[in-house]
Amino acid sequence: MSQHRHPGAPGSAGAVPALPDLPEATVARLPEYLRALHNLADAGHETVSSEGLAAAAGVNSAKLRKDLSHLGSYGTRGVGYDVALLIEQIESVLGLTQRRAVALVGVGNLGHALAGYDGFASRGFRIAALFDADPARVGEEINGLVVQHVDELPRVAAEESIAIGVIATPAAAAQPVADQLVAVGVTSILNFAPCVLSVPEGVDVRKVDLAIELQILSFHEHRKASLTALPATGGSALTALPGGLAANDSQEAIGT
Amino acid sequence: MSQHRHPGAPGSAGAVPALPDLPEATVARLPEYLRALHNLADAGHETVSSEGLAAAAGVNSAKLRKDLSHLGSYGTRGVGYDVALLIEQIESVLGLTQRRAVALVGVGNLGHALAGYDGFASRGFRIAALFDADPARVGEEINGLVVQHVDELPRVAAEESIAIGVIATPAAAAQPVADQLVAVGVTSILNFAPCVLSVPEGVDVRKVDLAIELQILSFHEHRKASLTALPATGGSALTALPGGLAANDSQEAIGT
DNA sequence: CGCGATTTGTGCACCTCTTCACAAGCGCCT
DNA sequence: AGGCGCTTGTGAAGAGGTGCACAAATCGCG
Ligand SMILES: NC(=O)c1ccc[n+]([C@@H]2O[C@H](COP(=O)([O-])OP(=O)(O)OC[C@H]3O[C@@H](n4cnc5c(N)ncnc54)[C@H](O)[C@@H]3O)[C@@H](O)[C@H]2O)c1
Ligand SMILES: NC(=O)c1ccc[n+]([C@@H]2O[C@H](COP(=O)([O-])OP(=O)(O)OC[C@H]3O[C@@H](n4cnc5c(N)ncnc54)[C@H](O)[C@@H]3O)[C@@H](O)[C@H]2O)c1
Repeated sequence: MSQHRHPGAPGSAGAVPALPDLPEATVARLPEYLRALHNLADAGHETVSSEGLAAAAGVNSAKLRKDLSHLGSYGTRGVGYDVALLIEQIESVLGLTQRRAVALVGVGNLGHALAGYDGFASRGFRIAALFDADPARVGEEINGLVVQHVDELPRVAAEESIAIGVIATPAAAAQPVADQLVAVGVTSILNFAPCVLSVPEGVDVRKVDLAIELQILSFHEHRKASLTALPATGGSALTALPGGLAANDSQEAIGT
Repeated sequence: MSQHRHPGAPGSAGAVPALPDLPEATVARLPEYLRALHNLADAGHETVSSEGLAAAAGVNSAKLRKDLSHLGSYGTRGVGYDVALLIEQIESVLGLTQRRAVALVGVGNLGHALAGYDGFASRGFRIAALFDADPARVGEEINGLVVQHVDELPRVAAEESIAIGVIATPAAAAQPVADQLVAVGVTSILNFAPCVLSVPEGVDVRKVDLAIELQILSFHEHRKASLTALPATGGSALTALPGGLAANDSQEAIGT
């Protein structure tokens, strides 16, 4: 992704707000910690140990401690972390203290599901507008929002100060839509269309591609099948690994 | 994940399955290459250079070459890669030569969209069954498939030899559903519910969490805002960045 | 037949991320 | 007060991934 500039160089006066500048891998895990913390809070826990939180988030406890240490965390040795405080800290770092406005472009099959998803609202976002290019869809109301024509984007973007654009159009339309989003000042895009978007520097794009996820699973499925099918043939010196292999943290993966 | 071990280079027999044992990061990129290759093939290209394919897939060309070299690729120096051959190779490695059967559990808001998604079929998968626990939903027909009660899972799994399970139920139901899937022999799960699944060793779980993606974008949005706010120099110009323009890599990022 | 243009495959250095192991800090109990 | 068990925070080692730079291989052409 983008190259991060180090603040150190220029005479940056007094360091006031203290930009965290977290490792990318850590940033990707913070939302997971946050979700786990909310669950713990709902369950009445006031504090939690790194071990406990790590288990709830499905990661290694040492990794979790290091992640939290990066944001100058406030844990107490011998006790653990204050759940409420930690939630506050992480939300602050992730910029969730303000409820960011999200625009969804492409209200088809998938777009409908996204528009009706309450996980947006409950986790710090507000779907501010729905757009589609199909006149037949314009005017339709979903979850209290009316689908507008994509030509309205410039006007609405200004009114609602859209922070994030979500693309759920067919692949062929994704690049033009991305260009339109960028043109109205959107600097963060979540893309569900199976294609590579090219955007100017300073704009972040994240992609979700179902088929890719399935194909990765397919690879592992394939590998598992080969392993059980032909145990060590010939002089493969290595152990035959009877049952399972690897002992590891399943879950998640990659991401990291 | 996992510990792989393999003799590696020499003496790899002849025309045998020959387990690839690829780096996980490479596996995660192969589907992207595959998609780009299909586009190129449709456009009539017979060969493609690493540079060209890398651009189409949004990655660095050296990385792409290294990835392909891992699967003992058949490129021709001075020419490039044969598109059709490479497609065949990658599909073989990913185990896409057989059309794997996918079971979708939870036919609600999101499940409906997934059930109607043709990206499954066109990329090597077959939705073999739909399940839900709500009696009101059982019997509904979507895209030629009838929603069955989740209790039918054992029978159907045996009949259709389900390879991959997709969970699109509320978070509270995800773990029980995962357990049921594992119980009937499914060893690969794609989870859309925002929760950590615990599964026995040997079962792969991949997770897709929309809110997490948005929160990661939010972090970068937050950081970008702080950066432009601080640098007192001149106006709020976001252009005229230091360093060269760099053309990009953008896209994707992180780990995937 | 040899030469130059082109492109692959990879050694290497660098960087990020992960994980272990342990000292330091904290609260509690005696 | 002092000791004890528990937990954090982190140094250091290792594993894995990335990208440069270049030698080797191949094609086309004169
Ligand atoms: N349906 C799924 O489960 C699913 C899963 C993963 C990825 N996707 C991807 O998400 C995207 C949308 O999938 P879908 O099933 O909803 O498709 P869809 O055809 O049902 O919906 C696409 C919508 O985008 C609108 N659209 C087309 N061009 C537009 C433009 N230029 N501006 C604004 N809107 C435009 C169309 O009018 C339509 O309403 C596709 O790229 C698909 O590959 C879908
Ligand atoms: N809708 C979205 O856009 C979206 C996006 C990202 C993630 N998600 C997640 O996907 C999941 C599904 O979301 P949704 O909006 O479709 O919810 P939904 O409530 O519309 O659908 C859930 C479905 O699962 C069924 N179900 C419940 N328990 C079940 C069980 N034990 N076995 C089988 N089926 C069961 C319900 O009957 C219902 O039909 C949720 O976890 C949600 O957080 C949804």
